[in-house]
Amino acid sequence: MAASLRNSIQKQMILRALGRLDHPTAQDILEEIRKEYAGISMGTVYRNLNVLIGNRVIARLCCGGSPDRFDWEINPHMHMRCNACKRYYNLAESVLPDMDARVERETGFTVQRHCVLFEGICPSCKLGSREK
Amino acid sequence: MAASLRNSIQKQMILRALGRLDHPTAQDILEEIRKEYAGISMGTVYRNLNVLIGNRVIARLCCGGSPDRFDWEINPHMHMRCNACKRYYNLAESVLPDMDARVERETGFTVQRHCVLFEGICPSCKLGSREK
DNA sequence: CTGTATGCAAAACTTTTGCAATCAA
DNA sequence: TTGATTGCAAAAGTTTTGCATACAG
Repeated sequence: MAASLRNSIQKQMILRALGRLDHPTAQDILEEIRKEYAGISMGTVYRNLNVLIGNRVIARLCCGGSPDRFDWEINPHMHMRCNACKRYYNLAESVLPDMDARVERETGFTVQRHCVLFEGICPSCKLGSREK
Repeated sequence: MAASLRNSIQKQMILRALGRLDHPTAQDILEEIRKEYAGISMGTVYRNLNVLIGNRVIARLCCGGSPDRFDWEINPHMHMRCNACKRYYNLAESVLPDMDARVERETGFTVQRHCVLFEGICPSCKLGSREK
């Protein structure tokens, strides 16, 4: 974490909430923290999330017309959304290891990053054992 | 196009603007149309875009904290954004043909769709010949 | 102390929607 | 004629920001 970052109670709580929750939205984080610290405001949540993203402590999950989600995992990886239970799963980059290289070879682009979201049905929902 | 769709002047203009522009936002489309038809409103643009998407005439381009973009191409394909000139390019699905199958095999998910955006530098910008 | 972070409220931005009027078939 | 579509304006939803105050280092 960069030197200029001050370790406020709110920032600590946001990081802990991110560890506890699964790909939460800013709203999810706010509600989680308010259970034990009612005074925190949405502005503070967003401001901290942006600072933490800038310092590569957490990551933003892109894609979709829905509110952004935030991710404890910062190593490059892909995402999968289950259309039944609506959960977001992390997908190891190793599932498609040569993706960028193949695109560079075929297109002549230099690839700096990618953002990949799969949608489908997760194994648990296929077994009918999980509710939203 | 579905039977219930009425062929309004505005809808025609939106489709033609989409053919002329390259992955435009709703705002881009509005401005383009207003050059020759000043009265069109943003509500009409969005309403028509949503109708056309529902009827699989056009597609919505996902990913990113920026406004949605709309795509004349409806066959499944991926996108590439050049971080220099900011253009969006279509990328044939055939560049990564077995993506879904590999993910299904490795994860046990059933994959229904995916949304893929690469970011990098396009060949023209690498040659230094293109400005934003 | 000092400057970063907070809470609050207002604003910015994108997208949707209610409604009366208009238009295509 | 009739129901789909329009323009307008207001609203909804997410995210950012200005400002005075509080707090961490």
